[in-house]
Amino acid sequence: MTICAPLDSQELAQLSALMTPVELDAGAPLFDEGETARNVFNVTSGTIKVYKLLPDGRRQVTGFLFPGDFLGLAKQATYAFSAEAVTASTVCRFSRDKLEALMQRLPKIEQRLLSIASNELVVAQEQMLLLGRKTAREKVASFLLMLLKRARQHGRSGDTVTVTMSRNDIGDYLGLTTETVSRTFTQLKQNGIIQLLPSHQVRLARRDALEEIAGGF
Amino acid sequence: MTICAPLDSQELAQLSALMTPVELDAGAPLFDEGETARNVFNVTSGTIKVYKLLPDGRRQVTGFLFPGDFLGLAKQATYAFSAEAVTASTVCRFSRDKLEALMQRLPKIEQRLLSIASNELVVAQEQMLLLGRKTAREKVASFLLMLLKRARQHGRSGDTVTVTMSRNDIGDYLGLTTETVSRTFTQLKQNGIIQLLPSHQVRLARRDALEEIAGGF
DNA sequence: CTATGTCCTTGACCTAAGTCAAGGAATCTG
DNA sequence: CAGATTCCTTGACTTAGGTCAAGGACATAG
Repeated sequence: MTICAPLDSQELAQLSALMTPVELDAGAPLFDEGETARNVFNVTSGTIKVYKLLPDGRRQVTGFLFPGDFLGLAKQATYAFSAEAVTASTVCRFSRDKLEALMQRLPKIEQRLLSIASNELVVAQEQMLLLGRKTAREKVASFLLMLLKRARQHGRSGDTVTVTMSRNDIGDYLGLTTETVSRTFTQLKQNGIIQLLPSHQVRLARRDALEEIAGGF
Repeated sequence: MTICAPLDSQELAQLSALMTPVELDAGAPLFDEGETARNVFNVTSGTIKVYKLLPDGRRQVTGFLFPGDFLGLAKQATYAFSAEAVTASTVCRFSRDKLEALMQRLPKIEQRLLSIASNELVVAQEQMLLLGRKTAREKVASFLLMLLKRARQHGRSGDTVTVTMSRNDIGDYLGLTTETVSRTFTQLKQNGIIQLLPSHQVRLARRDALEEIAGGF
């Protein structure tokens, strides 16, 4: 998807020859930090989380990936983080060797990857601001707005998002505990800013208030 | 420097034709977040900090840049962060337009930039782990080891680093207050793990202990 | 070399978020 | 569709780090 955007049909054919579709159950690992980085992946359905661990098990989720997102594009010998399916998902697997060979012939792909990486860096810096300087309420508001933005990018409209990940995963993404995430959801609900609906749906009833709380995004 | 590594002398000449050296006093701003991103910079001496602000003035320093480092390479119309000299510094300025034109002709530069961006992403993820999940003590230990690693990269040996930035800047980098940073330095000193020497020098007397505290780097 | 500002340190106290614990609501599984 | 997990919520209490305040140590400038 995203990687393919600037290619013509013949180039696309060359690229798809390298792809292998992979089906993942919820909770299935894609790869672990430190493993030799043989593949690059493109998410086609579901939600993937990427995370790093400290020796004692503390976890930082550095991102949630949705259809169209890339992972594993580091120019390193080993993966810098672990990746695991949050929900049942499908991804396209590319061999890194073959992709790099193809990149020699199709510099557009390289340009596209640079563009993706630059964008990820911008997102990473916003996440550092969130982790280092925002309160729990501000973090959760920012998170919900991020989900809404992603839902919009995927053509969904309306003011409702599907929170596919657990409170624990959200906590590990925002630098909070499960309990604090839960309490903050409850508090936002009691303030009439969000509504908690069945099957992981959250309605952002007062998006203006969320934007205000999130602090300028 | 880093960008030039893979170029031959003729290519280097083309690149240096685009460079303008800029001298900065301590505290001088390089650019502000949101400004149109006309230039890319390469640090040649001194220390630069890059940061993001919340509307109420809370600050997150997303990185410190040392000689050889790049900044502003985002593929966006505006800078995603502000940049300011910590100490008196010199940087090389490149016009983005001209650099992009040159990149069309010298794909090696693009490859190099992708490699730099990928590496920055890895560093950013480590910083997220630090900000979201490490204690004050672990954060400060990680910070000192980062400075040591950078000093090593610049050919300095020994177990002493120069802390060119203020306690306040360090706090804004680690998601802590000035006071907590100061107390943590004092505590590490009292434990015999570091020594605070004159003129911003810190001796990492027990590097093994710092590595242990930092949590596996 | 003395004054003046900035930075650093330390102390006393406070609070946001973490921890521990226990019920309750979903959601899988046979 | 009962039983078993797993996940979510809430309450009571603790604590790491923040806040406020005040000296002290460096710098830089006159």
